[in-house]
Amino acid sequence: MTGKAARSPRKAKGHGGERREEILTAALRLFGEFGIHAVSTRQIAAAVGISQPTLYAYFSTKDEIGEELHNRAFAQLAARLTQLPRSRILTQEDLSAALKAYVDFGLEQPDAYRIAFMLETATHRTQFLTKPDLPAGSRESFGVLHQMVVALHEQALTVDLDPDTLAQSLWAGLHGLVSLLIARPGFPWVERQHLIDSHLGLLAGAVLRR
Amino acid sequence: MTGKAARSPRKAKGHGGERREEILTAALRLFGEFGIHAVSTRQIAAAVGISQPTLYAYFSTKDEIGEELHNRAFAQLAARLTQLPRSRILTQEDLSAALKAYVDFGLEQPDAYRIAFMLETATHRTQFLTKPDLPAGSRESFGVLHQMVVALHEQALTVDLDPDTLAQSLWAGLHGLVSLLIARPGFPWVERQHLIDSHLGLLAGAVLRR
Amino acid sequence: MTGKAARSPRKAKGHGGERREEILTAALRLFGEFGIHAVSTRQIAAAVGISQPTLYAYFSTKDEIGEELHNRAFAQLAARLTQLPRSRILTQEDLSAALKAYVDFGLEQPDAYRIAFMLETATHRTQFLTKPDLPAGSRESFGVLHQMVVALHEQALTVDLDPDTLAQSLWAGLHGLVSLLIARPGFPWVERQHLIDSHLGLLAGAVLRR
Amino acid sequence: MTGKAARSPRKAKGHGGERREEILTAALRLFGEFGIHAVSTRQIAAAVGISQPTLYAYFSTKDEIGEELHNRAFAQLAARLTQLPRSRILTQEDLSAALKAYVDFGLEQPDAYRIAFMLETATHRTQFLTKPDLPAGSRESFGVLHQMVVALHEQALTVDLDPDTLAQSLWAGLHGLVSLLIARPGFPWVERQHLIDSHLGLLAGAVLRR
DNA sequence: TATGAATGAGTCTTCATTCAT
DNA sequence: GATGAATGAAGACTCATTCAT
Repeated sequence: MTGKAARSPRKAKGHGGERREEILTAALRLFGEFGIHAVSTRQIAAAVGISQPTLYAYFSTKDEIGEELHNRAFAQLAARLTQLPRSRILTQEDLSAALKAYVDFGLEQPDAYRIAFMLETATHRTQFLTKPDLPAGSRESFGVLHQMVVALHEQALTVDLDPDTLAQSLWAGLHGLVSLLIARPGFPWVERQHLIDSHLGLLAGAVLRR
Repeated sequence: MTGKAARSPRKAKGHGGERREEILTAALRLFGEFGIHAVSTRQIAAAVGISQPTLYAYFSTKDEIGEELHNRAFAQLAARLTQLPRSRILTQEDLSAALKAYVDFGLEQPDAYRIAFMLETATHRTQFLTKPDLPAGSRESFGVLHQMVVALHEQALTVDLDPDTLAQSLWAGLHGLVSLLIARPGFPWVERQHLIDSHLGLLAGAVLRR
Repeated sequence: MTGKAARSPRKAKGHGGERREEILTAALRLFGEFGIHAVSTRQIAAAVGISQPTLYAYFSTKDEIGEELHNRAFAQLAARLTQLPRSRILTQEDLSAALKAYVDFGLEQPDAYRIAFMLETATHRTQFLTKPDLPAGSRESFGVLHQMVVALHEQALTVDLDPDTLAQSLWAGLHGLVSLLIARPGFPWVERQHLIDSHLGLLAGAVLRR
Repeated sequence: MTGKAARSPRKAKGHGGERREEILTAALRLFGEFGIHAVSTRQIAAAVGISQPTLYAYFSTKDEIGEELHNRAFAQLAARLTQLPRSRILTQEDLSAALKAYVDFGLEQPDAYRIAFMLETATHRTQFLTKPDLPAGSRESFGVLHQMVVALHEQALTVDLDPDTLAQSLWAGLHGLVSLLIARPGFPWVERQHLIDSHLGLLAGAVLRR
């Protein structure tokens, strides 16, 4: 008890959660477009076509919207990677497909990727003191890559480096491409698909034993 | 003599430029620590030991401070890369040294790197409509890498891909590592130097013809 | 006993009046605990186990709940004083018993006493302009004391002062003790019952002719 | 550190504190008239003729205004009682003068008295858990009465009751009169000065040995 | 040059209340 | 009779910025 009368429970489910989804959709777009800090609850409400207070029937805080979006983004990426068809015995092609899936996700859903991996909020120093670094979905996403690398490593299909390092290096390679393409659309990139294919080819080539 | 005890020490005025530097230094630290949006002009002023309005004698806007920092960060990185000793005829080792320098810069000056490459502000969609994408320093930094790759390409020391693509791929690889290490210090990374060395080795190995 | 688990159990509806009572009971407790201003209709509704709008089926306004509670508190006190057994010909002991009953009421039902006599609301200047000062129950409560004093005065059992003044002075003495004990539970009071007994003894001694 | 950048210091002293005084004066009147909870910072600002944010240059919180007023009220009362001329060897008349001073203070400065002794804020249950009951000034005010009673007790000038109890009983008697007169101006009181004189006479008579 | 003082616009959030169902 | 959903108005508070001095 904090010394105030107990709060009444929030989070009603309007029409089976449709409103909630509308809010999340609008917020995702706005956060992605302007950055979380630059978007006000008024703007979100207006984008959904509801009043500001109505927002608070579905989320008890602006941050809560951000968190939900954050979690969902991770969950989507994890799902995408997890649901990939894969050979019974993992092959190098399976890994390549996963790398491609990661990049595709980021570029198809840049707002979600931004919220998941590129937002200031969840990443500033002070917060490390109180919050765990990444939500479950995050480790899960990375986990898929990691497990694949381990599996290939066990088949001696990777270069001669410990799989943990390889996996982290791969992740860095993927994240670098996605985040730059998202954040710097105006940069004079070479043809995008060519860049992606080449980059993924180089990453795979660097990590996999030929 | 103002005689006021318990007042931030009024630093010697010196020539106007010094004050400006102090402001930038304080702002860089604060922006890096709390995020640009979470830092107020009041905090900056307080950190420097001046009044809020005095800030406006040096910068006409809070954003202007951010932009200056942004530009400087790029300039620093560019300088670092430009001033690297290099063989008369560019070698693969020269490129490797540049890659290392890039990463070192990012990790030694995470605040600057953040402001240059990872900040929400100044990189969001709407702004692309009105502003050019990257300041001069940016293209310059990338330019160094690019020129190196071109030079090596001309010596047939790179793999068989157009040098533009190779350079951009390299940049992505570098940025991915630096930005993740900065943004996710809590992640269970393998030993940092080992990760860096391995990652750079893989990147170089992927791009350079052996 | 609202059975706090998760959701308050929807009590059997019964006849409309019961609901109303439940609301009043819950509101009295909450108002007493947190202060009228700090309690929202949502909290009251939640405490009763009904929805916020349902409140408005029983009371057309939050203030109306407060007023009803206010009136009831007075009525209770009046009833307590009125129902006191008393000698056919009023004695000094009858008055003493009434004084004790007043204090007992206040300390046994501090929430009710608060609402009746100590609440900011309904007692502030502006409201005196439009509203009569005290509800019927109020004058009635005081009336009992007043009548007693008058009766004793007629028997020449009081000190030599007009009975109106004596009665009002007595009331002040009672209210002062009750309100301080309620409002300042943390004050280093002497043993409570001793304080009460002594105080009432002094009041009676001051007013009654020996 | 709460995870936000340090706050810059507030509480500037406008024109040697004049503004601050204006704010306190306006707030005292408004709080007294409508109750603390019913007064908004906007209203206070408007009453002073300044903007809402300007308020925050002098007080960092609405509550802080209330606390300052609270403390001042106690300090005033304490000063009033302390500065009373008194015989070298305390007499019964000295006590009577103090009783009168207490009542006079309350009736001359009803807003201050309200804030000191009658406000909901500082007196609700939950707060007892975290806050000490009364500020220093409070015990000090009561302390003057208490010391007087003790002094008279030592001269055997009081009735036969322990002085702590006598002092608390006296306080209750005083507070009851003042608070009722303040809170119930519409009640059909007998002539005010007569009531006061009689009440104080009765209190003194009850407590002092004749 | 520097600042004390001030502010309009805006932040998130909570409230009592209403209405269609 | 009851409610899920919604809202206008208001709450305290913070911001970047200006201006007279």
